[in-house]
Amino acid sequence: MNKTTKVTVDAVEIIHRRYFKGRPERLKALEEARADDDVARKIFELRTKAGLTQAQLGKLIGTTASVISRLESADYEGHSLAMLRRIGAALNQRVEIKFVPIRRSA
Amino acid sequence: MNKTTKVTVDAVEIIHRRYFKGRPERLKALEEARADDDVARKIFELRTKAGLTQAQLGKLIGTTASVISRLESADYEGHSLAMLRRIGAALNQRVEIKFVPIRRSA
DNA sequence: CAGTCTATTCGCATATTTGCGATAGCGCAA
DNA sequence: TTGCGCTATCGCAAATATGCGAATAGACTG
Repeated sequence: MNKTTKVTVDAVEIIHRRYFKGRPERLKALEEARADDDVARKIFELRTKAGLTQAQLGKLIGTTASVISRLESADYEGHSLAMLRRIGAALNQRVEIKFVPIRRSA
Repeated sequence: MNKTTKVTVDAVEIIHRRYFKGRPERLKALEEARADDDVARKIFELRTKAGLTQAQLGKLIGTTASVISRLESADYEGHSLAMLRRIGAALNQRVEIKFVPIRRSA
């Protein structure tokens, strides 16, 4: 491993220690942000793989491009199942929800 | 197979032919209703398996029993990802969203 | 029987999402 | 450069979810 990689890893470690160690509420916020980002990215992928623009997908589900853009924004937290299903229906996808256990400790 | 079973099967067949055959918009409504029912049941199972009453789960996520009851109602369509995550967080579950392709025709 | 626990439903205030036009930025091709 | 397509962001109205107390009903127990 070269020096650059080493430095980067250390930086991540330092940041982690400084902001997250022993502060579960920060970790929780991070996880939620990641989850939102995840949904946003899934919508983006579904749309682009279908070869559609935001305006086109918007039209398909009866709304506008700005709405799609908002849904694909990584820091948008307001996703509803209804909206996910509308998008899924337009792109022939079923929306599956699963609760999966989180293992305690680490 | 006994007579009762036979009759029931026939009835289902008749109903299906009468209301759904060749009417995709009805099938669609049915699928959506099923999906909502599914989420409602998942919440119910998660809660009961954790041995909690609606009031207890409500308290855990900072709301009341009536709200939980509404979420567990089969014909409620207003689920948000935010609420599902709150419930998941209280019960140590991560909420996973997946778009899965629907195969055409049948 | 009364009393308790649980769940459901109603009504309404508050909070949040959605709808949508307007605007701006960016990349690209003419 | 100009024009065009695509995306991001803003602002506000409208629609919808949430918060929560009250009333109701059923099951169960004393």
